[in-house]
This record gives sequence, structure tokens and C-alpha cells, in this order.
Amino acid sequence: MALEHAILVSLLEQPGSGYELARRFDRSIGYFWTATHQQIYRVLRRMENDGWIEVRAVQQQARPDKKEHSVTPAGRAALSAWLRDPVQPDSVRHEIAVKIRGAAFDDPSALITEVERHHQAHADRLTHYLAGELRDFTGPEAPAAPDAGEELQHVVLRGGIAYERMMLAWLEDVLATLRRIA
Amino acid sequence: MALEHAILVSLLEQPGSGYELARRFDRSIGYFWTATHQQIYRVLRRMENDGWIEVRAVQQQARPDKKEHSVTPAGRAALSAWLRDPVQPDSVRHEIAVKIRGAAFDDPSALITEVERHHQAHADRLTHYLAGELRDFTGPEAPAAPDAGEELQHVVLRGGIAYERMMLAWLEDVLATLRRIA
DNA sequence: TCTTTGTATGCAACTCGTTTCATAGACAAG
DNA sequence: CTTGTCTATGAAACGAGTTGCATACAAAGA
Repeated sequence: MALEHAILVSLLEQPGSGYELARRFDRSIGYFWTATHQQIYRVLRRMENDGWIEVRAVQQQARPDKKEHSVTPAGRAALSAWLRDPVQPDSVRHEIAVKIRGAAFDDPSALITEVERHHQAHADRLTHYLAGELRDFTGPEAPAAPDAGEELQHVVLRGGIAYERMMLAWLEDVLATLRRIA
Repeated sequence: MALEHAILVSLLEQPGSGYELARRFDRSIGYFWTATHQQIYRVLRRMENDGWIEVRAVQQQARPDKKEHSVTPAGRAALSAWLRDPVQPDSVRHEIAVKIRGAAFDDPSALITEVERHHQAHADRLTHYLAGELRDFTGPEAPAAPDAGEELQHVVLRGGIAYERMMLAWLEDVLATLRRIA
């Protein structure tokens, strides 16, 4: 049950509306925890009832009004407690791995296109991450002396980069294996 | 919705009872797709209704009776169709990454123990995978000329090994970063 | 003027997954 | 002879997550 906490982190980094949170969950924090806008609105309501966040109506020009959410001291305390609460490492769920084992009972060459598609998707994501790293952390625009928050965002991004590189290398291994068999 | 298909693959590799499937989902296929026994029983029932599997009652000595499930031609066809159906790459969900970004709003050193725990868990899993690889694929007991099924199982296992190695390296990066900040 | 796109919020229905509880046969240890 | 462990199956309730639908304001373009 980490969506509440992911939202707390995102709102602490920058208060915002449900709509803005949904967009952040399509990039940035969403690289490691996904959510749709319906889920976000529902959880925001619950968090407000629990006193973790407070809502302020904001009038905008040239746009519909929005509700800006920010974290209360109680919300900060809840996040702090969660950070100290040990959770067990997430078990990975790789649909593609199930498919690869299933290929033993079907024509293995039929999977090659699918694996190539995944390879392309991971290559695209890696490119995207590397561009973000250059822009925010390693390029000329980047802060010379990053603060704790920036350091932590960077190390999480490095995790995403390492993951995509690992997947690319593995998918190439898979392709070579499928071609050998077929 | 891949649990049905993961069960089909597992039953094609070896027919078995719900209980046996649940144990396989604690190792082997479960490294890439997890499920509890309740979920397995419920889905088996549905798959039987759909005609994907058939059930045979088996008397056992010194044990309660069991129901052995095996895949029907219709189930095989369903698997085949799924293998050809493009799915989008799974988005990863790393609770630990959310926690790391959250550490910017709390005492970062409080997270060090938690990250060390995760590091240990991944190290254990890597050891386990490597032992399995040696036993089944690279050791003296391994088949000299593996068939397609064994080749595919091995490449999936290599993926697990690569994943654990990547996580270990990244978690060390995270630890170094946390210690630098604290 | 009408359609499309973007911002903004929300309900309802459904599926997926987890947790808790319950039952029952067989064996082994104390 | 009671307790614990392993095998084996399942119901019920809940929580998490997805999909489809609905509404509304405003700008831009055809």
C-alpha cells in the first residue's frame, strides 16, 4: 500500500492538484510507481479524511479551478513512520519471462517480434532517462553542489538507467537464444 | 491477466494439483510471477469452466487425495494465442525507490538499515539462483545437449541472475549516497 | 460555428490480489 | 494422546487497480 506514500513524497516535493499528480505519475515518480487519475483522486480523498493532506481551492485564469493539496504535519509523520517500517523487497513480475518459458510449447520464432518490441521500448526509456540525467544532474545546467533531495533523485534515476541497461542486455541474450532454437 | 497463462505453462511442463502449483509459485516460475494458493484454486476453477484444463482425481497413499490438472487442446490454443498477442512491457514498481526519494524529507540515515536488509535479500536470492544454474545447466549433472525447453528455462534464469546483480550494484550505490548525505 | 485538444474532477462497475479463516487426512515427536 | 507439521482444498471479505463513462471550462483551428 505505497500509493499514499508516493503521493506524500510527490506533494512534499511540490504541492499540486490531482490532475498535476496524475501527470507526475506519467513521468518522474511514475517511473517507479504508477497510478491512474481515478486512483489518485480516490486516495487523495481518503488522505484528506485521515488528515494527512489539506486542500486549498485555487482560481486560475484561462483554466478551470483546481484544488491544491499540501501535506500536513500528520502526513509528514505518517511518511516518516512508513520510511522506518521494514517492507519486504518487491517481487518482480515479468510477463515476458512467462512468455519465454511458454515458447517451449509453441513456435519459438513467433516470439522474436514480441521480444524485439520490448527491446525497443526499453531502449526508448533508457534514452529518455539519459536525457533527463543530462538535463538535471550531469549537464552544464545542473547544480554544482546538489542538495540531499537532488542527490536522492539522481540515485533513483541511476537505478532506472541500470535497470534498462540490464533489460536490454538480457533481451539480446533472449533473442540470440530464440534464434538458436528456431 | 497472466496468471492463467503462467499456470498453463507450468501445467504443460508438468501436470499437478493446486497445491503443487502453489509450491512451484514459491520457486521456479514464481521467481517471475507470484501467486497464493487461494488465487490459484480460484483461477483453476475458472480455467476448468473455460475448458482450458481437465481434472483427474488421484488417490494417494499416506496422503490426502488430490486433483491432478492437465492442459486440454483448447488450453494449449489459448496459450498460443496469448504468446502472439503483444503486451506492453511491465512497468516496474519499486517501493524502495519511493522510500529513497522520501528520505529527503526525513533522516536519511534511518533508511540505511532498510537498504542493507534489501541488499541482503537480493544477495540471498542471487546465491539461490546461481546454485540452481549450477545444478541444472552449467554443472557436471547438467544435460550436455539441452533441448528447447531447457534452453529457454536457462535464459529466463540468466535474466533473474542479471536482475539480482544489477540490484546489488545499485543498492551499494544507494548506500554510498545515503552515507554521503547523512 | 463546430470540432478538437488540454485542463480539471469524479462515479460506477469490474477484475485482480491478499488476508483470514476453516476443514481434513496422515504421520512424527514428545 | 496431544501437539505440531505437511499435504490438500476451499469460502469469505477486503483492498488495490483498471476501464469506461460523465461533466465542465477554455482556447485554437478548420
